[in-house]
Amino acid sequence: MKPSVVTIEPNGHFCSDCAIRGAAVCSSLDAAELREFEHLGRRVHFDSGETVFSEEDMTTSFYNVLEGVMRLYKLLPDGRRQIVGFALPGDFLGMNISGRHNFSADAIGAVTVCQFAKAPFGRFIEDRPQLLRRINELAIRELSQARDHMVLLGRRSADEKVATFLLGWRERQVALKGLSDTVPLPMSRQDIADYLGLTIETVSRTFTKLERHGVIEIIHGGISLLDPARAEALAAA
Amino acid sequence: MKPSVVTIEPNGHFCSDCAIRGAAVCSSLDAAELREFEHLGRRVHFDSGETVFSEEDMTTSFYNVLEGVMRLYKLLPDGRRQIVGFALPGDFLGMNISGRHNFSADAIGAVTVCQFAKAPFGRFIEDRPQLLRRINELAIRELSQARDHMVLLGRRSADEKVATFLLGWRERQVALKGLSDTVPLPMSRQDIADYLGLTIETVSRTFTKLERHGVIEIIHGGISLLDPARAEALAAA
DNA sequence: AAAGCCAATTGACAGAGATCAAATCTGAGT
DNA sequence: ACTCAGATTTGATCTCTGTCAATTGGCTTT
Repeated sequence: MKPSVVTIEPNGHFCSDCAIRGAAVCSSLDAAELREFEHLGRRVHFDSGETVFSEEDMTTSFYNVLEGVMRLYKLLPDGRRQIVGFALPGDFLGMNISGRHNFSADAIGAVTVCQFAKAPFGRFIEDRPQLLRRINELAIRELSQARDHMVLLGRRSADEKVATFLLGWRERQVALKGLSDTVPLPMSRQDIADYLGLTIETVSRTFTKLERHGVIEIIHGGISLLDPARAEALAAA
Repeated sequence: MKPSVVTIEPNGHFCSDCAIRGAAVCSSLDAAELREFEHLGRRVHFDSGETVFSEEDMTTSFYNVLEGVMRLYKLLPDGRRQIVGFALPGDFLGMNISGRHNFSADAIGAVTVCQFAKAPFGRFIEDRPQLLRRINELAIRELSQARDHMVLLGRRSADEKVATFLLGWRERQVALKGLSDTVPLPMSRQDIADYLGLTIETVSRTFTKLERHGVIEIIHGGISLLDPARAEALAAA
């Protein structure tokens, strides 16, 4: 999928009524700073499947996800893909040291981001250690998640991987939209497979197995978690 | 392995003649700051196999590795282990947001660290955004490495894993001690297996296979890289 | 030098998950 | 409603890596 039409809205938005105002990097800014901040960012929309940035690209922007889901992934020369994470509203992307993104990102369904040009954003941070501290916090949180995922990839069985993924994904949905046992899965089976280090067939078979055992019900566009306790048991093992 | 005797040297050391002065977090400090900084840290030695900190411990200190090698790992309830990285001189440990370490660390061979109590270190950072920026840089670098390792764990074959590990480890030795085709491997085969998401038997067989094919020679306490080009080819694939 | 211990290697076999292939389902467009 | 393309599921088989077991090797202790 290559990027097609990208709509840049002519500054018709304000941080003060931004849905993720409290969750994102912005949470470290006071009202006055926020007003200055909102001139730096632009809302940009991406359609389903569009690439927001690629691994080899020079980093020219930072991104704050406002709406939708993105897959973050790395490719091997022969085409094998590892999804290193899914980005949801509130996630901050673009941190790096090499000057290049070290993974690619594309939209799963429609996505809105708040895009910041690198240079002015860097200048804005300069004399706001609060913001820097917030960014550091996010980086460290991601690092911790990355290590958890290494354990999953290196040491867990297919059943454990799938159960852990479903619970973890549900957890993020809960944080965003409140508690529900209906878990929407906007990403494809292939995406899930590439996230868990499995093949699409194994993911599909495992879903079916979980359904046969009454742990989940496979519904349109997601799953329904029938037996959270049993799922937890599978994931913990 | 549980911690045994830990020697705390009575302040007989100075940052100015520290071997890793330029590489570590300290590189962001000027001479005056460094003089203040050296009162915060203490050199602490650990013997081979001793645990420096455990996953569930509250974080009370930050650590700067001065000498030696540490394995950083997470355990599953049933004892399966995933090594999430090896720490070498210059590496900075202890960053977290939960207030707890999110992995355990123990010494592989003798280790010396520069240990900082959390509170005074935090206060020292407070009005030194330079240092914070440096720490952020280190976190982001680690994050990038973590993502690379996810690709290895999720999508590479045993041969590729081992070849990639040997080249990566050699790279770090080169950065530390200069170029050499003799690569010391202070960690056990089990450590390598737990780092690569393999079993000890598979690691051993792969080493033997690489030796049969003339890519490496297994020597005492490490390997000799006979055919770097072939190893690169295996790792890239 | 012999004994003992732990790490590493090697062998035989098994199994989880991959691969190859076909069938079924779903949704968009006509 | 019908067609077509892509996604998902299911089946049959294979293979890479894990498991279990035995052997070898190196180092320390006596």
